[in-house]
Amino acid sequence: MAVTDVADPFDMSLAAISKHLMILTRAGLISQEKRGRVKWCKLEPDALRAASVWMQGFGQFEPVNLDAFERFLATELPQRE
Amino acid sequence: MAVTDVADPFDMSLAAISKHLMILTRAGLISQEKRGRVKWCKLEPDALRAASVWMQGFGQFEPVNLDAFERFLATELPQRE
DNA sequence: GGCAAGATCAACCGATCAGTTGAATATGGC
DNA sequence: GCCATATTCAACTGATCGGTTGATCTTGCC
Repeated sequence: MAVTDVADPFDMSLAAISKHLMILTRAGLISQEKRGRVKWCKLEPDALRAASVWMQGFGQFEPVNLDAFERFLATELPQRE
Repeated sequence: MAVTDVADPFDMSLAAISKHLMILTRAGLISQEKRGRVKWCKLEPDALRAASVWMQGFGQFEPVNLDAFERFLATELPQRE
């Protein structure tokens, strides 16, 4: 999805969208690849996995069984390319 | 844990801590109970569960199988009072 | 080659944040 | 009853946020 495509549904300037995409890229939530004059943006589906795992452990005295959790994720969640 | 206990490790004013705890309470992450002049704060361990589930679904085309995920949580994570 | 499209840059501005301070209130200990 | 403790309140301040605008640069189309 190009930057202008991302911007299209929003009622705000292209410069503001560009700023947000820069932040999302730095955070690792999306990645950007320039081809010609167009910058293509791609979601990074696994970007929030670590945060999700951490949140599972929130308030627990024993840490989450991470191995079991990862196995669960591998079997229950569809694989993506 | 009392408000002053929470504040103790931090190098900032009690008023600032009080503000933060108010926000955390409004967000549902902790709950507060006043007994006498002391306000007791308690973590709400399940507060981030919904967010964690949502994050698991981040970037997936098919939504997370929530029933399976909940069953996983029930068996793998220790129950707390 | 000129013009348009795609995108970012730099400067700006109003709003909000995140802390402090001193005052105030409520409660408990002696 | 006085003093201390626990906690919040209100006002304030500097920093940061989140947008805009106009300029600028790069690339592509005709």
